[in-house]
Amino acid sequence: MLIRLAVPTPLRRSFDYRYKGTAPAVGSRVVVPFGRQKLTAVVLSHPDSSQVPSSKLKYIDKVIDSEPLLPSVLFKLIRFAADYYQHPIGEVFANCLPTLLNKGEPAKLEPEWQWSLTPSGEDAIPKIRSNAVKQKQLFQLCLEHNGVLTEQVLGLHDFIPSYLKTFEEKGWLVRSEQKPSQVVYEPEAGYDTENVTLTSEQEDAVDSIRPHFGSFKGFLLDGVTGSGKTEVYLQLIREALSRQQQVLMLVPEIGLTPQTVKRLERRFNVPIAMLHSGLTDKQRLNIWLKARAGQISIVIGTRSALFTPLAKPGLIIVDEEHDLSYKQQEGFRYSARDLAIVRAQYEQTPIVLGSATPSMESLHNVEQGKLSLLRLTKRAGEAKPPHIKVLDVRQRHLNQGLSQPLIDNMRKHLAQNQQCMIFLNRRGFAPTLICHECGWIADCQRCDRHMTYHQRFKRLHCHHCDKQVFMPKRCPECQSPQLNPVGLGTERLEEALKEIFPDKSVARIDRDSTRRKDSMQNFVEAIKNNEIDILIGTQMLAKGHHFPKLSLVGVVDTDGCLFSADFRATERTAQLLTQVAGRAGRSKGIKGEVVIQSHHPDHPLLVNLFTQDYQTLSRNILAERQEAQLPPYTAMAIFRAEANTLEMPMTFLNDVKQQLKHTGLSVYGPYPAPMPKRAGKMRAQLMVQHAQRKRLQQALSPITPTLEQLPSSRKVRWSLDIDPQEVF
DNA sequence: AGCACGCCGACT
DNA sequence: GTCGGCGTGCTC
Repeated sequence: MLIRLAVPTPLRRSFDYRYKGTAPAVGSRVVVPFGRQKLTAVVLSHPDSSQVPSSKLKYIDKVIDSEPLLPSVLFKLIRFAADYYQHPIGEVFANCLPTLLNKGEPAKLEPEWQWSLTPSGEDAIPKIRSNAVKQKQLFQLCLEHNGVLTEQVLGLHDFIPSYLKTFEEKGWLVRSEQKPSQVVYEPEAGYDTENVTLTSEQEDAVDSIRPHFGSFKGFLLDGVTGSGKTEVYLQLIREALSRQQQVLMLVPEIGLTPQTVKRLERRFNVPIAMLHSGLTDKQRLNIWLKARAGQISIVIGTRSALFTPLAKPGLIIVDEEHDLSYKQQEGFRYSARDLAIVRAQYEQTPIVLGSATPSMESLHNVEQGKLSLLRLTKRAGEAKPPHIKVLDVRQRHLNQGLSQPLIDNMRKHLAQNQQCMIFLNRRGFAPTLICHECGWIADCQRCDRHMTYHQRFKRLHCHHCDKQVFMPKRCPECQSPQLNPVGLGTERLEEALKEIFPDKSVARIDRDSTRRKDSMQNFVEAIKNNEIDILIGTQMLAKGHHFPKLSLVGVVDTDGCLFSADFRATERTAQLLTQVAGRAGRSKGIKGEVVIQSHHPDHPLLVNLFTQDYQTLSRNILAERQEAQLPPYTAMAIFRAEANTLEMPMTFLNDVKQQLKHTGLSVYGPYPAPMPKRAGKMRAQLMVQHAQRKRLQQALSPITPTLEQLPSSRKVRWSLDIDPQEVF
């Protein structure tokens, strides 16, 4: 009576246990003694025999789930992911399940309540005192919903639970359990009837995908900013809903906005769940269980939402598929976009990857015939593509990074009552602080980087390890009081723009200014209400938002992006600049304009990006990658290790390199990471490549589990990154 | 990762 | 005399 379990531990193996009585189902949870602890584990299989001597096999404590916790497809996906990313199976399961399920909470939905109006409640309505505003509101709400208040209805209003209790005690409302029901989608008056006219391109895209519902097929929806990708998604969602199926939609971390959900709610009269970081564990579990039971029709969320179980999946959408946030950058380093394709295969549903600036991986998949390309080349409505020019700022006077032509251009647009956006991907006041007398520079003690000066908080902040210190009054080396900020950040740009345009309202939108809850939302509304003339933004502002009055985008400093060690830098910069440029002129009538300041106006990236387009540029990048035998034409993996000194990581990675001999893989390194010191740790890496993904996988999988036995492994923290996105 | 065992330094 | 520092070893 043996079972093989995924135990939440960083060890790259499964563990066998014995049980008495009926066999716990594959995919259900059990509690087991593990060392001196009790852990919740997931049943992987029922092996006939074990490598472990039976004297060492322990008995399980108890079975939590009487049936499998996960739909078999999701179970299979998680096992595939653990295999593919060579990550400990127990940790992978723990990563994919809601916290409360990992803690052994039963997988049972809490009953949901509803309150119905009683006859005596009806009698009481006219007798309510006129100053009892809240009571009146509650009755009003009740009448609006045919006398039944569900938790969902109440949740939409800021009702006060005590009123419900009072009403219950007075016998005006009676509480009963809501019967959970499968959602039946019916297009209904007030919903789904928005008068939408699709462009012919949008229509073609929808028509190409529609025949593939009910089976697997992958699509890349390559649509320029403003071309109406979202409307295509909505049409496809309706198709899935009318087949009575569920939709899973993944969005980037910062793209998940209440507006997106509102748009879905306006369109479809179905239960929608948004998975975001602000949810409590309880809420998360509830959504998980309801989605599994088919009681939620649309699940929208970031990376981890991919692992939401669905009773009747019909469609998967990955919006802004090129976005970096789909790749988890620590621990279980999976790509939600890549796994979404695998999931769609397992679920037999179509999958749509959408982007204005597709990743090289997806374009390569199009070349290989693994994805079908659908293009939206025209902006929807009357919006015209913006005019883009690169401004040579060599030898020009710069006022806090701003050239006179850019300032003049801003004046012109502002005079026409339009908005301008200045893009600078660097937070803080200045990237460094320097002593004017002795040349001392404010370096982070724990990283190989300078500290950024934030004037507002009078502090130095390391953006890599988050260390913050008060700004010194005097140079720590020579005691001089002359400490000068060097370089340009958004804070300083804000100060400069307020000085240049004293009668205009300037708003800075970056991670520092939007830290408080709802502040991003408030900014977005203020911009739409024309309360802001000039926006200063980091990459937070680069995507998703549609500001009709924004007609000029200025990019202050791209030069840093043009010369980077990472082979993906070109792709990233091209994507970022295209996305930023896409913010300009998204409404009718006004021609959008984009001005990119550069000290390298002849840089091929800039020249190509704006004399041609992203499509041509990406073709060039792909050709270069093929030439250089880099991803996506080869498969790559990186072993990373860190410790207090550089010596131990290097020793460990050299040992790994020994193990990789005669595997046929190309091995580069080990070498210190491009930024060796970070958060007080010294880091090194070892790069592995092979032309075939499968061969890389086959070569690594027998080796990785043995690495934890290497003596040198115990003196470092190490990880394996399959398909790394950042070669840093 | 946890958790315990184990063998040396500064405290009531 | 003991509390606690973190090195080492193990988890079916």
